[in-house]
Amino acid sequence: MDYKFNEVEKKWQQYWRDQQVYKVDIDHSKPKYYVLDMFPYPSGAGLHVGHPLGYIASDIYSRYKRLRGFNVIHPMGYDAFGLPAEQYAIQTGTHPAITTDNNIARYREQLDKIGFSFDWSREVRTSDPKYYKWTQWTFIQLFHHWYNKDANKAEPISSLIETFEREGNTKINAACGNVDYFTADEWKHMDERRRQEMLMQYRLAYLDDTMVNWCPALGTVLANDEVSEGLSVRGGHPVERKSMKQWLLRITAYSDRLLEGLNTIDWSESLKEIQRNWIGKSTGGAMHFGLEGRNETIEVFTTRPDTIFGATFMVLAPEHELVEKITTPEQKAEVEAYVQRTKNRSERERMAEVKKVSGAFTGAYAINPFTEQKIPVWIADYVLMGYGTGAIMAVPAHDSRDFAFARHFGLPVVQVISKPGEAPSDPASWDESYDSKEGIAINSGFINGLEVKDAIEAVVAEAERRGIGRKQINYRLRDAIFSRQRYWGEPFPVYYKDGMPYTLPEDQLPLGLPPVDAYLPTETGEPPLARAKNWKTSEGYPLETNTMPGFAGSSGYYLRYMDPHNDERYFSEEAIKYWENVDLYIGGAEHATGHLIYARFWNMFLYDLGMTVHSEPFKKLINQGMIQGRSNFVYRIAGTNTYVSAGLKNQYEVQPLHVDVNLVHNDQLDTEAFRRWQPQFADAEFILENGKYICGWEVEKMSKSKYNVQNPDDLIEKYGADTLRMYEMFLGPLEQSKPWDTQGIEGVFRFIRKLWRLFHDENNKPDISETPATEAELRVLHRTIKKVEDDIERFSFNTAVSAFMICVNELNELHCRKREILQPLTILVSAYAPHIAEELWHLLGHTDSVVQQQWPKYKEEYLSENSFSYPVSFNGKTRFKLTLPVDMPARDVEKAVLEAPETAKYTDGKPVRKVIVVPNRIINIVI
RNA sequence: GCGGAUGUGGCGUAAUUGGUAGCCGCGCCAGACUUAGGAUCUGGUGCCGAAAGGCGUGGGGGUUCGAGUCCCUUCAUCCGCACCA
Repeated sequence: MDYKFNEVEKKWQQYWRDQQVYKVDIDHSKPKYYVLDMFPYPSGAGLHVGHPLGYIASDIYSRYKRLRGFNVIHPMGYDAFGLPAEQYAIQTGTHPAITTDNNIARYREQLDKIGFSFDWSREVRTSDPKYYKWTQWTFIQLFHHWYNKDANKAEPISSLIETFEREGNTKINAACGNVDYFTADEWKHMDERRRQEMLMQYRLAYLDDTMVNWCPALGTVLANDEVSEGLSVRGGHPVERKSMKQWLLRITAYSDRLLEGLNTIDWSESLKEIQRNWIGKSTGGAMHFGLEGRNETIEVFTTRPDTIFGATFMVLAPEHELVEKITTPEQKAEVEAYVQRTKNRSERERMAEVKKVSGAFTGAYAINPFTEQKIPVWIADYVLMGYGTGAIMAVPAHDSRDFAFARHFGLPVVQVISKPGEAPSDPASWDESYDSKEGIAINSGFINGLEVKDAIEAVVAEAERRGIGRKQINYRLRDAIFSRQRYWGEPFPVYYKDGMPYTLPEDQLPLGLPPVDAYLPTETGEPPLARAKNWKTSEGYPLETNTMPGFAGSSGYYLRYMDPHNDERYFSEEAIKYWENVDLYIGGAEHATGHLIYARFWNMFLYDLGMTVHSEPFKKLINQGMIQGRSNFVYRIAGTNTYVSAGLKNQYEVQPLHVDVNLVHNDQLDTEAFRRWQPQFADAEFILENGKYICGWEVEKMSKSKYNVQNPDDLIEKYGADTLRMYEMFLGPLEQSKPWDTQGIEGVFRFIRKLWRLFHDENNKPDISETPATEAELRVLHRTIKKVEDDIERFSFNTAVSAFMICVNELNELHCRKREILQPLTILVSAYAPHIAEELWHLLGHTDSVVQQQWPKYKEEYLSENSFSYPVSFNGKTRFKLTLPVDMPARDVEKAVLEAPETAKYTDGKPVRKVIVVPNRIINIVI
């Protein structure tokens, strides 16, 4: 082997570590640039080739920015709290901290082998008390702040108390729970407990009874984004709804800012759209419907107040508090049965039956305030307690769900919107409702003839005038449940006095995680921390036994990287003023509705506190695509131990079986290795084609069970880290999902060795010429500088790799071994393949690191040509080429082409109608 | 159902502003070197055709001198959300 990549890579990794070349500090003489990778959870399985994809891209970009003169912060750390280590602890009794440390060591070893330019002196771990001190600290701040909607920011609870003392709470416009109004005098006469209960309704971190996603198998609650189709995302266990007292973060206070902020950041449109849908803002009206013979009203939320004249019945969620009160004795049995049935059904069953119409009549009637008509009140589970008011006015003519319900129970349907340009028709003849927001109001009293948009405004205005409704904005976003009944997480800095929670003084942080005898709930169902001895304050007050969820520690880690060892503050003012926020964040789209929304909220809250300098934490975000696996198959003839090659498999009845991709090369199976692989294949027989056994293949998720996992360590062993880095980039655009195909890696491997040979003679002896470069050689170099630079700037890493290949191929043809060319090329390559670049850099006679050089500047003069080979097309079809000077005026080009001998052949005697000349692009002759 | 993305050779892909479709690499074919090759080097390789030539960017239609790129329509695949009133 000419290039000994294994030795070389180890040598320079050691050198970079010893010289601390990637360590950065605040340096006001240079502009800063912050490149961040998503926080990994160190799982026991280690990395597969899909994991480092984003890290490689961000590493290339970091190195590039550094060469361009930026002071680049590029940190890495671990999201170290998490369920797998705790599950392992439950099974084996091993403390999760030990498992986590082992996994981290393994991760670090794998990461180091790839040659990343991380500043490891800034490493953080969420499970480190020095780190979670600040997670706990932020929780305390959230507890002591409320959201003032008038100021549109978080303010201290102390200011709220002052206002209560002065004038009660009637004038306060806060994001808060359901509060009764009180005067200053009433406040003063409340006891401590009552006051605390009141304040709790305002806090940004608050305790409340909520319906939660309870996962019995995991013994904990899960956030909405941790549940998918009624199963836990981690582990796939069933999840049920349960009412529990939980800590919540009032993220809904920030709904509008989270939505608006999206317009100011450079994220992919699809990701922003996912967040917009998750926040789910909808504008409409709140309307009160009176009940026949009762004083209560039913409040509904609707986005279509214009259809109120078509509201022919109402539907309450089965859990609605009015259900019990208004149900008539005759209907009681039926309603109770229905409510009971809804309660017992799991989330999963409920979702599976979305299309089934069900419901029960309460026997009560409401009055439509606009038609004055008596309309029946039903309950049905298609109305959700958790959205709006848990009650709707049903407009069957213009809402498909209401339509289905009306049809099923024989309720009246009245058309109140007519399609533009169409006459109203009898709804009895309809197959579906007319849901569109286009149309004209009909059968609707005073709004008849108005367009939908105007009708909405008119109805809302009228409702306001009559005091029965108002304009209303609703969000789908829910407050974030912040309690987990788990051990391996941050303890809450909270104790209880008379049943009310209080926060610990800040100087008592961090509140460390106590040892426990088992990582399970207690017999009475309390979380594992309840097992800890002496889990109380020095005064003897009991401490909170819940712990925080995974997103607590990952919501502010990018800030802590700026000043990771500060014991006095989360991060210093100097650090935040210099590093500001993340310029480039690379990671997976799977965090769209979790981490990426919580982190924005966390940052906005700290912004309100005056701690961060930008409201948004991540300026630009790129989602790397998934690397899928490429599985190989062998085809077993049914009932035998004979395997038929893929090309012949249609002649037999076969079962495809996954085969380990490591036994296959270029889809050709190593049959001997296959026999040795598993005992059942020891005496396998093969039916070959052309003397080979060819495997089938398919693109699937990379997973152990499919035998298609590619481990970076193995590939580095075989090809080196530089080849792995370049190949991962060469695979395709960063944002696209693509299958991992090991065959292609050979091409990049060849490139690396071709590059090496450019600096060496036939005997692998360094051979660098000091002769000045020719113009042709300079053209190759400068074209490459420009291309690679442009490509990195637009994150097109794959095309830059191809530019390097073209460059090396061309220099090879020119037999160029000149320093004037090779030296700048080495710097270009160093962003992608740092190890070979560092080796070549030293081979060129330097004693400093290639990491600290300057990106070469391309010269325009070597990019322009003096002639251009025009493609000449006839009616759009290219027929021949004509080389002309680049500065020839279009008029002369036209003349030249018409005189060209080939032209006559293609005009075939027909008259030329028009000649289009685009200078230095194309000539098109129209005949 | 709603929202988003993607469809280009046998495969991964390229074409940055509407201007030569297929760069680069894999694979494949042929040749050279070689004891051997899953090494290296050279040449070829979109499809049909002996060639001339024709066809060709999921399908259909349109705008244009000119469309992978713009517009309309349709199909397929993937992802996200999903009774959100």
